[in-house]
Amino acid sequence: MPVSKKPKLETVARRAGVSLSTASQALRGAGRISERTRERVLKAAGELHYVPDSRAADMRSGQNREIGFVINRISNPFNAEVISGVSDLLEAEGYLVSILDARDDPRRQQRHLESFIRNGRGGLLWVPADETPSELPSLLQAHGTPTVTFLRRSTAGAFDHVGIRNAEATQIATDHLAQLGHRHIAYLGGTGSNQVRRDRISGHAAALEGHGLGQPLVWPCEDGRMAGRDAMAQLLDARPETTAVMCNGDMVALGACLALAQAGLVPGRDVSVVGFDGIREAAMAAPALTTMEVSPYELGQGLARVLLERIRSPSRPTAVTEVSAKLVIRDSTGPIPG
Amino acid sequence: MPVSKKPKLETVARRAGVSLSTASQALRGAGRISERTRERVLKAAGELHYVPDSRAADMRSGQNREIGFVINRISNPFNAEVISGVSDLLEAEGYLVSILDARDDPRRQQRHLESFIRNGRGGLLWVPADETPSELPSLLQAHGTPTVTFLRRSTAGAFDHVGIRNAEATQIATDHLAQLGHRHIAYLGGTGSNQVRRDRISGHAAALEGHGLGQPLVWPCEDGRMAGRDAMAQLLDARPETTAVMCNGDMVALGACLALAQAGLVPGRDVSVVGFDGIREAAMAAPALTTMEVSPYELGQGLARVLLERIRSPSRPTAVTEVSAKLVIRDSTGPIPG
DNA sequence: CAGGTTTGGTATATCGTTGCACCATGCCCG
DNA sequence: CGGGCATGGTGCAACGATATACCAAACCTG
Repeated sequence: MPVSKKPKLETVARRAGVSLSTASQALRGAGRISERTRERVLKAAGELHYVPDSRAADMRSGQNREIGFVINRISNPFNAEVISGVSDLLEAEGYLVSILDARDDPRRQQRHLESFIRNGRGGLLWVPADETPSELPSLLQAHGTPTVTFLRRSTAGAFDHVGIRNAEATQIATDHLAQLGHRHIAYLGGTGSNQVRRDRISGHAAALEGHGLGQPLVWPCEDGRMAGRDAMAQLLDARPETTAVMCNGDMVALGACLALAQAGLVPGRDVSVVGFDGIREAAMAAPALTTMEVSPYELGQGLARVLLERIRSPSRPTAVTEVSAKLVIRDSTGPIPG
Repeated sequence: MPVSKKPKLETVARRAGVSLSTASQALRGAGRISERTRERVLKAAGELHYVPDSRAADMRSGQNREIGFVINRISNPFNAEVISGVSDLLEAEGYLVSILDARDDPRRQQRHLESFIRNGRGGLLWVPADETPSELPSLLQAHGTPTVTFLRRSTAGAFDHVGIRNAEATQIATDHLAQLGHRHIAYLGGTGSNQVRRDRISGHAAALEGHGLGQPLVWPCEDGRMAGRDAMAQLLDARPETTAVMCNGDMVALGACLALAQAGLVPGRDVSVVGFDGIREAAMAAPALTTMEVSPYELGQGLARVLLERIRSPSRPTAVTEVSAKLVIRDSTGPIPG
């Protein structure tokens, strides 16, 4: 394989017998260039496999149509669906979305964001890690990068934000369980003390209190099906009186259903399970999962729209968008047994 | 939020009272700068939240430490684990890995690769989509981008390649099933006619033939747990004599186990199931999955190493690395029932 | 103390584009 | 036929960094 040198605009221009400026304008369809010369330039560019170097172009024009999405964990199906929504919308507007997986590690997040700034991307979508040093937000601000935080808020007011009304959602869900007659409702999933989880637990607690059911029983676990399964198994063992669990996410809830099945119990009959997220698999699982649905794909599109608006009018005040989750009742919840 | 102007090297230099060149060298630790002035420069840079613009730097130096990973589908856990391996190794070497999800769509793939070239990345990892026009590989070649294809090969010899010995693997797995006494073994999963799947089916067929078991019964389905479950359910219905399935991936295999359980059958006792990939969940599932393990994380590291070598010596001949999958016997396979 | 070397720093060209000012034509029209 | 104005192009200075050649002063060294 010959190590071919990257063709540059100058090469194209020479081959077409025009000046640099003419070639540039012809390729971009800008300026006033006759149809005949434009075609000659396009032909030359095609023959040389010319692709403009956007680093140079962006540098000159001060533009950049590349968006970074720094996310906590791509293997999470919820996030994957959000990413689809984000990409579809932004790509339709001519942007490129590249994903940086921080894997919940603040140091990796730091590296990613710094590289991000270094490469002068056009915009940033960001799910801040739990322990984010406050130095990072100010770094982003100092560079004026159009930024929208997602799910977890960073410094208040610093950026646009798109999130979920977490407390409201878990309150509705727990209420649903209480109305079905459940008295022993546990909160399953999540670790650490991030804002999102705190809000969800507080909504859960509020609902419990509203029904005179005392303090919440919080049973933490990592996010994921297997972790949810194991945690649920332990919970069944430690607190056999439990007849319902409010889960921190659909994957945990699916894991919980798995644990129930393995214990010879039927989700929705013996023990009720509510998820959170509304991933596609929730609807297709057996039993189909009752969940607080936030429509991740559409949520991603909304997120993308907020970023576009920020890019288009950089100076307007930041806004917080919160979407409500919708209780979707399926087969994993039912009246208290007996 | 004040729209602050991005600080540039000149700002730093002025604040530190030195020239541009000095500031540049001080920040990079290059050239011969006294400790005292270096500290002054670093201090100025810190106060201004200065972050160098790598577009400009790369352009001048002809370097770029950003790697693109154009992948077929990030939601796949196998891919997620590969990405982890790739990122960990490359980040340790000072590169940034950004992921572009083509979602198995050739058009999206095309857009991603073109943006990739436009942005002059330092290297490319690429899982070519099934229907990749041959124009793309030559475009990449024309630009001399260090490229390694993964799993699916593009034009032979054009790029380094890292893949799996697919035929060998399915042959071993099917052999295992045949030796357990199974006579009716189906091949479950995959769609279309990509090279990987063809190889896997041909290895499967070879093993069947070796045991005098006739032609393969191929039952296609999308990749994913729910798709695997539904396909397996249909298969059970249409071909009740089936006692073993060789699956195109672990997720499909896990779905198949689900279908068996729902039909009141026990994987590994009534029907044997073999997966492919060796994702983490395979080991933790119940029953634990027998699978052809390729250790995705380590595979990703190997992939990254090949790319690094290509970047370091661009002119040496391209190489193909194929790793063998290892049969890991767990609980989802067992002797033929009765 | 002349001549060479080391030390610390600066001026300037350059990477590949785009934006803008400018310049030839040719053409219309009073 | 000369002034105004499209039309189609060109030339040059940016964008923000780095590499390289170069220079001034301080430091040996015989």
